[in-house]
Amino acid sequence: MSRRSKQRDETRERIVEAAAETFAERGFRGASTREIAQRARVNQGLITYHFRSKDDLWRAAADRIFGMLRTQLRDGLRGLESRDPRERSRQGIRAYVRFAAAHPELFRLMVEEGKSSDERMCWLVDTHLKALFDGFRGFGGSGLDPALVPHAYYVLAGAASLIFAVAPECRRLTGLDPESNSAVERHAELVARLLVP
Amino acid sequence: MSRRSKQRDETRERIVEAAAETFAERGFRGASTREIAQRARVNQGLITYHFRSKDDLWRAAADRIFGMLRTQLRDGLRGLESRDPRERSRQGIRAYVRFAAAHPELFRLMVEEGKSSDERMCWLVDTHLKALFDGFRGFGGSGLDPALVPHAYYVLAGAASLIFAVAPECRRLTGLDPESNSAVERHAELVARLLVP
DNA sequence: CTTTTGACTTGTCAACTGAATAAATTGAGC
DNA sequence: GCTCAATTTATTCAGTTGACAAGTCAAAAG
Repeated sequence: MSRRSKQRDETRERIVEAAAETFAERGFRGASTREIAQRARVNQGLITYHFRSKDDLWRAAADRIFGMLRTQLRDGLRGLESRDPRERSRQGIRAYVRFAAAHPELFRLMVEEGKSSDERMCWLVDTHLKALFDGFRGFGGSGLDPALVPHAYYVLAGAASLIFAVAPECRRLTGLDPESNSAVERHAELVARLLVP
Repeated sequence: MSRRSKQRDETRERIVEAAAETFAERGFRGASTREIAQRARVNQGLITYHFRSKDDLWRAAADRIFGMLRTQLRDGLRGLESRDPRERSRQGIRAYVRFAAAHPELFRLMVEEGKSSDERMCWLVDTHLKALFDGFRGFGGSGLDPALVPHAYYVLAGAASLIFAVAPECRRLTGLDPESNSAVERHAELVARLLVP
């Protein structure tokens, strides 16, 4: 790859990363392309250059987050096929908690977009969430009352992620820094034990 | 109370209710006084008349939500002093889930404001959340490792509320309407059993 | 070495948004 | 019927919005 197109990809990546954070924090409407550009230390005009519109940029940002989630979940479950299925479930939950801690944008974006039923929400569900939900269904849903599967899914997502999504609030409210390594592991263990007793 | 000031209070109430919903959905920045006025079926000028500024209105909206939460939690726990403490905890959790279902604004607002550490978040923590957290500490925190109390608090909040906060998404993703009576009760039971085995 | 190409910058624009308020209107209560 | 609070209408004006056209510059191609 030429030096130029390497630079190009680095820039695009910086923009998408900044976009993911900003959209997650402020919502689609509340995020401005200018703020995204500033965070990415990039000129505002570049955004329209690389991504045709704010809408396209949003989709690229969502793709990025869910791509990372897929990767990390796959890695976290590698080589566990032979173990006790309950322990395997716990391991999956721990991997998910660790991801939620490292990337609070995922949860923020989900809440931000899941609230209203507009076009973006539909795209998100059809493009990324359906696959994720089906994965959960096959993963931990076996042996569970089918009527409880949706409930369990949202219980897990909420229990695992909220504390990291509102980290500033958590610090002020409880004095605990949820982003510290020990807190992440404590949280992972608690959620895993509660959901798979 | 005269007919006039009754009308006045009704109007104020309508505005605050619409404001709570709008702030919860769009965030402080993303919510416009125009949209709030439209939702409340009220003229935009009235907002500045009744509440001095957008900031004051936001605080009134937060007061409303947390006031309702306090009331409902108190009512949900009335007359249970003599029972088994574990069942009492479960009853409290069920009451909280029912509130989260009836008022998804609470969770949406918490996530919306907890993300960044600005003045509003501090006000929210100091004015409302500290009391709530202390209540939780005394309520379910007894017999729990003190280091786990913050984690348990956010696990409960997330597990109980997320499914209702993203109800549109849940409907499209799973086909389940989380706002139906049966779903609310199923969720309450699941969360209560998981957190207090 | 020159030309071309493509990443990036600058400047600008029209549309729209924001909160706030001043002036006009209404109608209940004295 | 007069008064004044509640409400509406109309307007202000500053700031922001996404988008884009024209220009810059350096790396690659020939």
